[in-house]
Amino acid sequence: MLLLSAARALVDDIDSGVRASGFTDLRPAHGFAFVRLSGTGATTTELAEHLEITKQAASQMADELIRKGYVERRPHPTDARARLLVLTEKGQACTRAADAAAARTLEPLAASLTPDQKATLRTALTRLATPGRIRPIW
Amino acid sequence: MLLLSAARALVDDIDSGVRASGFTDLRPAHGFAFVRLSGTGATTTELAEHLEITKQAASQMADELIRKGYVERRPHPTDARARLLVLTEKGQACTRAADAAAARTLEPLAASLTPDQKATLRTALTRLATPGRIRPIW
DNA sequence: CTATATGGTCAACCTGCTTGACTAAATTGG
DNA sequence: CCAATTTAGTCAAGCAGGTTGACCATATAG
Repeated sequence: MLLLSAARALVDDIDSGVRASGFTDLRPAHGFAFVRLSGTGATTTELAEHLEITKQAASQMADELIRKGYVERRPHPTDARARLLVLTEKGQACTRAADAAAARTLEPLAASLTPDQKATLRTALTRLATPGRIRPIW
Repeated sequence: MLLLSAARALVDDIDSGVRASGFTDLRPAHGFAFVRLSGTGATTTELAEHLEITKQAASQMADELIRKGYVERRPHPTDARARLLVLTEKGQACTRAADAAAARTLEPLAASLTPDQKATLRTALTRLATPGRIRPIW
């Protein structure tokens, strides 16, 4: 219960932080997409796998993010069928805002823990976590 | 990230545990409803508040759970307008299965931690958590 | 004992997702 | 090198789970 509630609180904080930074047309779900797109970008199919939704739904979400200016489609360097989805400057600014909001929420906790306690926390969560599976489904 | 992934993993484990126990017609979302209904039950409006959805949506979900045999509607003892939603025996069996699945996932972790480490974990999560807000929204 | 607030329902609709059928490009294997 | 298959993506239709808005019946307040 505590685990679920803490996760929810973190997502809520990030969401309201992002909104307070002026990105009011995004939902938390978009953040999970940004996680995959940041860096070198991803194809529609890769995004779909990351979000565990169909590629049609991923494509639709990409269209929305493009329309809102967070993402752009580029030709794929090696595959003429595929196109690469990458974050625009606005998209990157948004992820920075999200990171800042997360840090703001976690900082007081981090400051109150000894290095040992942090390690305990990190280890415990790591043992439960399934790498890459961030987005809840239900 | 670790926190979100761990929460997701726990929900996944509970869901598959519940399904493996024969309750194949439920989604994790129903579990969040069961949390509120277990014990003395709740009215539709209370359920709606707990899930942070409209009372129409909560009523629809209650109908579904009644149709599937997990919940029943009883007259409210003090308010003739309201009706009390309570878990049937099947609903209670399902929550027991969910608790067992959660325990199964958490047990190896618990066994590997000293009491001090458990306290650290509990305190850290408690500091982040917003009481009662379990269900993520996005 | 009227006026207002609250619990619940009905109906219409919207959004994000799914399934299914399809095209174009890439890959595989004779 | 070319036919067969796989893979990236799109189009279209439909569905599930939610929303808003209007409404009735009962409860509560002045």
